[in-house]
Amino acid sequence: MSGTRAARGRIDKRAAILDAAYTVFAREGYAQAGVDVIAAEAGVAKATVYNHFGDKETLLRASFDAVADEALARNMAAVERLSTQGDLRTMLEEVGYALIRCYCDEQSWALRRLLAAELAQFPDLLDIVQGRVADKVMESLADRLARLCLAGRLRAADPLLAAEHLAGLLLGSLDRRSRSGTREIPDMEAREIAAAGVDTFLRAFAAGS
Amino acid sequence: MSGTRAARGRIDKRAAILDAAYTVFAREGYAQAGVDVIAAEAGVAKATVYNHFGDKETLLRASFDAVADEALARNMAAVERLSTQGDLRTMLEEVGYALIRCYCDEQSWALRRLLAAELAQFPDLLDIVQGRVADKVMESLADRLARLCLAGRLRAADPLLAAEHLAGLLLGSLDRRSRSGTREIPDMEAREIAAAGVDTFLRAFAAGS
Amino acid sequence: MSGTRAARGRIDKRAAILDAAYTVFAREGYAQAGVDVIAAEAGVAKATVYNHFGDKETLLRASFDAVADEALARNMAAVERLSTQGDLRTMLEEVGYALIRCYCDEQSWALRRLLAAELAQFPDLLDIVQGRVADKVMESLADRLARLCLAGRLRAADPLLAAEHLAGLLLGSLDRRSRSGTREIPDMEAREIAAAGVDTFLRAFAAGS
Amino acid sequence: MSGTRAARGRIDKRAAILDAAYTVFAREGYAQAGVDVIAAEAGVAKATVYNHFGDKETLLRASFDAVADEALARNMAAVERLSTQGDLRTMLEEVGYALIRCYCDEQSWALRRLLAAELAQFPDLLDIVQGRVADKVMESLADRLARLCLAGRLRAADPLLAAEHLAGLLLGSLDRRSRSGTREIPDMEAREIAAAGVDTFLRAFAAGS
DNA sequence: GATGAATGAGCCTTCATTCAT
DNA sequence: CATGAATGAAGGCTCATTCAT
Repeated sequence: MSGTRAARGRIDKRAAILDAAYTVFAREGYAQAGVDVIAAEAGVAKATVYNHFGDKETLLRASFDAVADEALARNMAAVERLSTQGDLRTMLEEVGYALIRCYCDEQSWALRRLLAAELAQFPDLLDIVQGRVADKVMESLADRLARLCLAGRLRAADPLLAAEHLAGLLLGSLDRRSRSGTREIPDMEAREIAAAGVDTFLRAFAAGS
Repeated sequence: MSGTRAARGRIDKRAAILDAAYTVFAREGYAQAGVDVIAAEAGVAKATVYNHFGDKETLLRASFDAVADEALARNMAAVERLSTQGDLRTMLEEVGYALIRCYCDEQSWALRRLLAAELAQFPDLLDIVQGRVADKVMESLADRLARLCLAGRLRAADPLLAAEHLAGLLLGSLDRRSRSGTREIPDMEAREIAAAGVDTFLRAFAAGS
Repeated sequence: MSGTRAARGRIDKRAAILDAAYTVFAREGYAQAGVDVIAAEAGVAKATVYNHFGDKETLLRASFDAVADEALARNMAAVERLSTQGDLRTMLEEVGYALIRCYCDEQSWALRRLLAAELAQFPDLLDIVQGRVADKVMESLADRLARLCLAGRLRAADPLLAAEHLAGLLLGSLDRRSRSGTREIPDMEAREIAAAGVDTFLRAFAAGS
Repeated sequence: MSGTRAARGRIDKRAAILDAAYTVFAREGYAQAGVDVIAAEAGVAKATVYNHFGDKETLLRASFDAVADEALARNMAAVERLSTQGDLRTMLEEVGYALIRCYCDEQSWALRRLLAAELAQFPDLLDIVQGRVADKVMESLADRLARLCLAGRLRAADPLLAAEHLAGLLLGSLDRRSRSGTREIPDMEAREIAAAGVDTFLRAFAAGS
C-alpha cells in the first residue's frame, strides 16, 4: 500500500510534468518555453524535471510521444466507424466530421505547430508524428475504402489515392478556414465541410456513377 | 553620384539583411536564430541590423512581407493560366502542377514552418500569410472556376467550395508525401498527383457528367 | 553473528566510501568531484554517503586523515632506517631514495594537490598534512642526524637545519623533474638524484672535511 | 586621441578582468570562483568577460599567462644579479634572498596552488608554469653557476645539478616554514635561510675546499 | 541504516539590445 | 549611418543535501 502510494506519486509527477510540458510547449513554443515554467506548472522543482527526462529535448520528445499516441487513437477510432453496412453517405459524413474534429482539436494544432517549428532542429520528430500517426491513419482509411470497393459500394482504382483525396477534400480547407487553428470552427460549419467534401468524393467515387 | 552610390549601398545592405534574415530564420527557426548570425550572413555588423529594423520581431515581419509577396506572385501566376479556352483537363493539370510546385518550394515550406512556429507569439503574421496570400489565391482560383462554369465547362454550385476542393485534392497529400517538406517530390510524382487530383475533380465537377 | 556481519558490512561500506572518495577527489579535485560519483564508485547510494559523513567537507577531511596517516607511516619507516651504524653514504642514499619514492608516490602527489587546492577554503587541512606529517618527518630526520653528529659521523651545528637541507637536496628538484607528478620518475633517475643529493650533503656535512 | 581613449578603455577593461580573475581564482579556487564575482571585482558586466575571453577556462589560462610572465621576469632579474665579480658569498646570499622572496610572493603561492588544483583538468597549464618559468629560471641559474666555475670560483661537475641543489637548499624548507604560504616569512628569517643555504652550498661547491 | 526521489540554490553561458566612436 | 564594445536579463543544467520509505 505504502509502496503503491510512493510509486503512484512518482508516476503522478512524471505525468504531471508531461502534461505541463506539452501545455507550455504548445503555448510558447519549444525555444521560448522555460523549463522552470514547465516545472512550476507541473508543481515540481526544476531539478525534478531533469531527474525524469534528462534534458529539455528529451522532454519534448516524450511529450510528442504521448500526444501522438492520443491523436492516433482518436483518429483510428474515427476511421474505424467506416463499415460496409449502412448508408454510405451518412457514414462517410460522420467519419468525415469526426476526422475534422480530430484535426481541429487544439492539441492537434499544437502538435503540428510544434512539429513545424522544430523540424529543422529535431528532424526525427517527423517519424513520431507522420510515421506513427498520419501514415497509419491514411493506411487504415485506405483499407476501409478498399473494403467498400470490394463490397461494390465504391469504385476506386487505387484505394490509397482515394483515401488521400477524401482526406484532402475534408481537411484541405481547414488551415485557411480556422486561421491555422486560431479560430474555432463552429459545429455546423464542420458538418457542412464534411457534407460538401463527402458529396464531391461520392460524385467522383460512388459506384455506378 | 556618390549620393546615389551611397543610397544604393544602403539599399543593398537592407536587402542583404532581409535575405540573410529569411535564410537564417528558415534554417534555424525564429527563436534559435541569432541576430549576430544574421548579421554575419549579411556581412554587416550586428548594430547595423538594429539601425535598419529596430528589433528582431520587426525583422521577422519584414522577412515575412517580402517572402509572402513573392509567394503570392508565383501562386497568382499559376492560377492565372486557367482560361476558358483550350483543353480543360490539360489546363487544369498544368495549373495543378504549378500550384504543387509553389506549395513545395523550399521557401514556401519555410514560410509555413515559421508561421506555425511563431503563431502563438505573433498572431498577426497570419494576416500576412493567409490574408495576403492564401485567401487571395483561393479567391482567384474560385474566380477562374466560376468563369469556367459560366462558360459551361464546369458545373459547381459554389465556386469557392470547388476551389477549396481542387486545392485539397492537389495539395492535401503533399505534407505526408514530402514529409513536411523534408523530402523532395520528384517531378514525375508531382505530375501524377496533379493528374490524379484533376481526374477526381473533373469526375465530380465536369459539366455534363 | 548476523549482527557481526551487519557491523562488518557497515564498516566495509564506510571504508569503501573513504577509498572511493579519495580516488575521486584525487582524480577530479574536490570541487569537481561529485558526491554521486563517489557513491557510485563505492557502490552505495548517495544518501548513504551522507548517513556516514554528514557532508562533503567532512568526507574530504576523513580522506585526508586516512591518507595522511599512511603517508606518515611510510615516511617514518624510511627515516628510521638511518642508524649510527653501517656505511654512512650508503645508508643516506638508501634513506634518500626511500624518501624520494614516498614523495613521488601517486597518493602523495594527490594529497599535496588537494591540500593546495583547498587550502584557501579549509585552512585546517594544513594541520593534518604539515602538522601531522611533514613536521614529524622532519623532526625525526633531525633526530637521526643529531645522533649521527653525536656519533662523530656528521658535523652540523643545527640538526633541524641539516635535515631541511638534506630534504631540500633530495626532494627539491622533484617537482620540476616529475612535472608536478605528471611524469613517472624512473628508478635509475631516482637513485641518481639520491646519490647526488647525498653527495652534496656529505661534502657539506661529513665530519672531518 | 579619441581612438586612443577608446582603445585604452578596452585595454584597461581587459587588464582589469585579468587582474580580477587572478585575484578571485587565487582567493577561491578555479571551480569555486564565480564569473560574476570576477566581473564584479573588475567592474564590468559578466558578459564583457565572455566577450573578451570566451569562457572561464580561457580566462584561467590567460591569467596564468600573465602571472607566469611576471613571475619569470622577477626570477630572472634575481638570478641575473649573479656575476663573476664581487664577493661570492655575499652575492649568493643576495640572490638567494631574492629567490626566496620571489618564491614566497603571494602571487607565486597562488600560482602554484592553482596549478596543483587544476592540473588534473588542464594538464597544459604545466607547460605555462614549468616550461615557461621554472625551467628557464633553473637553466639561467645553471648558466651563471657554470660561468662561476669557469672563473674558478666554484667547482661543480654538472652546473644544472648544482643549480638544483642551490635551489633546493634555498627553497626546500619554505613550504613547511611558511605553512604553504599561509604564514608570512619575516625578513630576518628569509635572510637566515638564504645565509644557511648558501653556507651549505659553498661548503659543498666552493672552489679550493 | 540504506535507498530513490525530490529539492533549491547557483553557475556558466547566451543573446537581444544599446552606446560611444 | 556603420561599427565594436558593453550590458542585463534569462535560461539550461548541475549538485550538495534532505525526506519518506
